[in-house]
Amino acid sequence: MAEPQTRTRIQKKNRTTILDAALDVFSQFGFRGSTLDQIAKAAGLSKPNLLYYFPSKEAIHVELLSCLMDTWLDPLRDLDPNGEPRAEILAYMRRKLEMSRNYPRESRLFANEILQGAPRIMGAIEGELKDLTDEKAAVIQGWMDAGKIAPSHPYHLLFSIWSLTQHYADFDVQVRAVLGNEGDDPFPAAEQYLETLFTKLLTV
Amino acid sequence: MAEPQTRTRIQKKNRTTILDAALDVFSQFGFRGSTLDQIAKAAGLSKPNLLYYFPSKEAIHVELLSCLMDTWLDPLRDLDPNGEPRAEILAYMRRKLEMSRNYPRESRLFANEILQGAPRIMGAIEGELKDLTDEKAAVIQGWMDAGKIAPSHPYHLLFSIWSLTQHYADFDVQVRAVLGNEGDDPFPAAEQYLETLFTKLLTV
DNA sequence: TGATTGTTTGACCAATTGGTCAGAAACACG
DNA sequence: CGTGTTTCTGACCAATTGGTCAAACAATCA
Repeated sequence: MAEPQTRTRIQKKNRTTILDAALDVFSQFGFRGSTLDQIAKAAGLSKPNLLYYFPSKEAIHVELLSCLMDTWLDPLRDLDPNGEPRAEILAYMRRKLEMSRNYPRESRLFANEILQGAPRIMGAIEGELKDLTDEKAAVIQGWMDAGKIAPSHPYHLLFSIWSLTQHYADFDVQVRAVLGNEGDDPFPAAEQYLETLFTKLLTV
Repeated sequence: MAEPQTRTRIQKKNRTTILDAALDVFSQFGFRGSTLDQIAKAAGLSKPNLLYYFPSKEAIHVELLSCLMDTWLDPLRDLDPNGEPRAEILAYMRRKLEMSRNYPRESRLFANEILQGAPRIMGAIEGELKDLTDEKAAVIQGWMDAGKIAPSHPYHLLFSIWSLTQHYADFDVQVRAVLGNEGDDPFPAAEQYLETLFTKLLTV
């Protein structure tokens, strides 16, 4: 996207500081619900200083999203067509769940964007995301045709992995409220449950 | 909540018009991302006229959410402890999926609120929602203990129904983009896939 | 009909929004 | 040191925000 630029030490530090603060704010309030003042305050910088590093509010958001999309697709990229089918899919589910645990802000930023109709990211959805999904769905279809896993709908199988794992980041507040605030980490039980679920689904 | 009030014909009509328009806007942009002007325009009314029927922007939002919470929980309320366990759970999943299909705006409004930390709805989450979930989770646990369905985690089972079904409303844009815009309705295939998934999960 | 009540609006307000700009301050480097 | 560049800020701007209000308009009903 952005052509590589020579950046000073200060530039690098402040840009990452700003992006981190913006991730906090955007992931909670969405694009239109977030203000530059909020981001500036969260970053510990002045508002004009933000605009010294980024040309506009939208530029910050776009930068965040385009950085995100890459790492977002990594777990799926690592699905190995030559691996053992059921283990590969289970491992993919685990990687996605791990992302929900370790990067909940990124998950919420993404969810916010999709909820709003993906106005600033539709290109990547119809491009990178769709291409990769098509490719991996074909792999899974191949496994099903070969009788290595139980037949079902490859695309909806992927959707189910996305929704089930991202749920624990996006709806974290609800999950914890329902489970009761016993300080429990819901993730271990979630992983165990999802392992059972997908093992049963995939077993012929 | 609001005490019953005598309302004229015009009041009834305009209040529902406003709430419907507000649902459109809030469900897309979230609370802070939506403006009274947007809602007024969508409702075909002037901004001061909105504020003749509702005291504030927040009042509209709260009214929407409290109306929503009731119908939102209906599908789970109908889970019959005396029914055939597997059929009951499958029917619940189908009711939830039907809600995603018929009321996607409500689903997105809810998702937006939870994403933002549920600031205006936490009471209902920790109250009505948690109570009902506790009750039904106990029912499911009973079924598992009696060996009528395969043992797994009742709460995460409910979470999985929520996330899988709501995904088709909240991430509708992504689902359609990935499946390709062949004008297909993704719901029939989704229902079939989810039936398979839960049938396998619940079978002993 | 007229008087009362219910409905609608244009004009207005203070606060907040994203963004600009000239210059001050801090830094880099010969 | 000094000079040029990078970094930072206070003051400011036009546009938009949620909300008010008096007055105009419409509905109702005696």
